[in-house]
Amino acid sequence: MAPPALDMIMESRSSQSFGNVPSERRTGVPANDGDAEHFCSTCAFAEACAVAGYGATELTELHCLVEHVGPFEPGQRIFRSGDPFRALFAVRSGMVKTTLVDAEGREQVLGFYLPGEMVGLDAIYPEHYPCDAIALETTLCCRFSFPAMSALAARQPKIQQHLFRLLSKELGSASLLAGDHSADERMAAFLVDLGDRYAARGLSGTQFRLSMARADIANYLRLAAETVSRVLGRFREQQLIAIEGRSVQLLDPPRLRELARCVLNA
Amino acid sequence: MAPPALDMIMESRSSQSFGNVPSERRTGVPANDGDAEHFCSTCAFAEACAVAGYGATELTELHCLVEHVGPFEPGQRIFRSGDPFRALFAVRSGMVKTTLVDAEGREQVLGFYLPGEMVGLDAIYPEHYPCDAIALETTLCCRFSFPAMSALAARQPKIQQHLFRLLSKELGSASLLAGDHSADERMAAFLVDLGDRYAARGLSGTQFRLSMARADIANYLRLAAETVSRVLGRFREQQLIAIEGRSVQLLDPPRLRELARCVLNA
DNA sequence: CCACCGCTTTGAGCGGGATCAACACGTGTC
DNA sequence: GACACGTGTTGATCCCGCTCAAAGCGGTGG
Repeated sequence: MAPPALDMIMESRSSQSFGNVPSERRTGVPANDGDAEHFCSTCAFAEACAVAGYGATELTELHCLVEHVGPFEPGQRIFRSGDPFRALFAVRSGMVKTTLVDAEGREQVLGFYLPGEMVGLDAIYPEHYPCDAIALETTLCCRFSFPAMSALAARQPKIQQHLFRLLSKELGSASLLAGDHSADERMAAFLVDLGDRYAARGLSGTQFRLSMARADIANYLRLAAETVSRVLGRFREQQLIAIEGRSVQLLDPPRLRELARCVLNA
Repeated sequence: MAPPALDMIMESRSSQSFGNVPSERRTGVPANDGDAEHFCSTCAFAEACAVAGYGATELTELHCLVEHVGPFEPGQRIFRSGDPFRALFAVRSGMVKTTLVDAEGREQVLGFYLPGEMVGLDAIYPEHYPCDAIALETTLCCRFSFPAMSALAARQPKIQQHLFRLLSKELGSASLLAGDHSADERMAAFLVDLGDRYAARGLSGTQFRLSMARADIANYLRLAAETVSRVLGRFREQQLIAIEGRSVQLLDPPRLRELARCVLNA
């Protein structure tokens, strides 16, 4: 399928040379885990597709503006703070963290992104990525050209709606971290939230891998690494979790959820 | 005043009944502090209008989906947590805080909204307002029906773009609060940020009124009210600010900004 | 006038989590 | 094997900001 539609989608604005890329470059990639009818099942847009009951036309258009990028190796950056904003990235596999480096050079972890989640939404306004996106494991991504995305959104209300929802959703989750909570509450919330997000993608919500270092968890939760270690140790003593290295199992989700209540029920 | 045009817009989604609205219907409304050429100058969409160089047509369409609401008296709610999401609200005058009540019944202040700023963006995803919006002073708002807004956005790329930007902007500012910073840094950042936002609307960025109670500031900054009081006292001693009751003047913006650096330069 | 109420300020003591330091463990390198 | 290095755990101490308590301060209404 040669997508002449793409040229239209791209619109004039500042037309990138995207349309000149040989179509084999994109459509012929066997890595696509789907055809025109079955788009990447774990993708951040899977829901939009399903809900909207897209026909082949719309899916094709989505296919056209998506580009598979990666693999990125651990520590490698998908984008850097200050880079001009051109695209959103959906994690396909692996895990990504976003970090901010403040004036003093200290790193601040803003978030972790699981397969199916969208990175880069906070770059739309400033038109530059405000943070670094760093792979924590070998990571594959889908790259959505934002100009193309916007243009498609204008023609497809469902897509526009979905973008609004993605943005608004991230707004909501940003306020979770904001509250002042005890180390135990934060950690419980972190584990439960991670589990829920894995579960939402069809994976186990009680047994998963913490791809990030303890220091990253600590930084994200605004705790010291030592505190993270101690809290996890305490949780293990209390039979709340089983943890060995970076593999964790939630043994008592109800109690964890209870602990996390005042953080998550925000 | 709810223009009858609203009804048509509301269900337009696909149908474009916009063009059928008699133009007299819209341009003749005296309550709007602007005409078809000069839309509310402090409005959250003022920028969009200016940048886009809208003609009468687009402004007229915006006029149609806006409804002036209020005044809301201090303590009164513009919307409540759990209410179904139907509209965004732009503050016209006064001030609004948004708060979350957690499971334990404790209030959490999420943000303060000045004239020209948009409230309710975090409600798009859940389709219910996740928080209460409470007037801190006598407050006037513009109500933007969200379905109408979306429909318009689909037809006006500039509007869509502006909505994306508003959402993304709030995402960025949400991460400011997230860091772990000292009480002094947080307070300095709070004052500087407020000043900048006033300045952005053409008001003084160094002399303004803190419409909210100390307890609200404390809650927002995740500090105790006593700490807020002490820090403000210290700032006064150090000639950083002059403060009397709820009137504050920033005496040494550079030093304040320096203090706030690691919070704001996020 | 005083009483009352909400808001703010000030003081004294305490505790959660940070900090500093040492150690344990696994992995890769020479 | 010896060593360095990154990562994670554990212990001892300290300090910032919270908590509790009380008093100052405008307003408002009797």
